[in-house]
Amino acid sequence: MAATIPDEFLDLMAEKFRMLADPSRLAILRSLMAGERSVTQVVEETGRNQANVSKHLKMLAEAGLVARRKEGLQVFYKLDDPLVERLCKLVCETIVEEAQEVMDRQKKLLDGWRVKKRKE
Amino acid sequence: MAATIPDEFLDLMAEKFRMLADPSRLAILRSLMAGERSVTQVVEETGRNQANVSKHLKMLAEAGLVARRKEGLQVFYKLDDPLVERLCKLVCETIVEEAQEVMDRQKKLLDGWRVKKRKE
DNA sequence: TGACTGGTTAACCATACAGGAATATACTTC
DNA sequence: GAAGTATATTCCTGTATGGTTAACCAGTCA
Repeated sequence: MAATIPDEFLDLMAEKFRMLADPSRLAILRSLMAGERSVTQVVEETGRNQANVSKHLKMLAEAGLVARRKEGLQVFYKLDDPLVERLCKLVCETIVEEAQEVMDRQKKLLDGWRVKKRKE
Repeated sequence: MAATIPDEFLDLMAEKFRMLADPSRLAILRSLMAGERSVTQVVEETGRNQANVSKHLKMLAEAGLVARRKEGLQVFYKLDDPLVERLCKLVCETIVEEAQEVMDRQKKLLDGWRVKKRKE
């Protein structure tokens, strides 16, 4: 049995999760999963506008999920929290499983309907 | 290399994370990690007020993270998503590690200061 | 039926925050 | 230093949501 989570952790945990609770930020993180990227590159890969990406990157940096490096005019960001990929992977897998279950259920329904139809 | 996350997943993933992005909900889930609980029990264990707990439980149920069972006057909830515990555990561990690092750093600073002090 | 208990919902307020547009900053180059 | 490029910030608006209180069910029991 896992030791119970201490009260003081709840806020910290919530904040980590909050960072991942937005599709745009997830898109940004996905882009960074492939490696270090300049802001412009992230903008291109995510299709979000620049101000937006910049703001989200700032949040992520402040939360310690990404690291910032400036080089001339450009600013490069990269993942800086091993947790991110693991969390995303886990959730991603679950979504696939859930989708699979839904499809299985639908398939069964459909098959049942076909059988019934044939009997008529 | 993990297959890249499809666009259609981002919203679903964000929603999962959003459910975990609130300290009250985490407290509720923590309470349910010990087993099935009535609303009143959850209220007692979390210290949140009843209306509040009820609303959060509803959200969690709609998101499929908990299951609801009614028995007479009482309503019992229990975890219904194997993901929850794993995600919480992961995040929890990271927080511990981060706290450890901070403490190590502080200890080093303090030791350095002590040495300096002694030399004076 | 009426009182009581456990849960839910509604109405409200305050806050956070995502997105867009415009502006500002930082650095490079000419 | 003027112009240009890559980022950051500010201002604004709409929306979501957390918390609280009070009202509202739904069962139980007398």
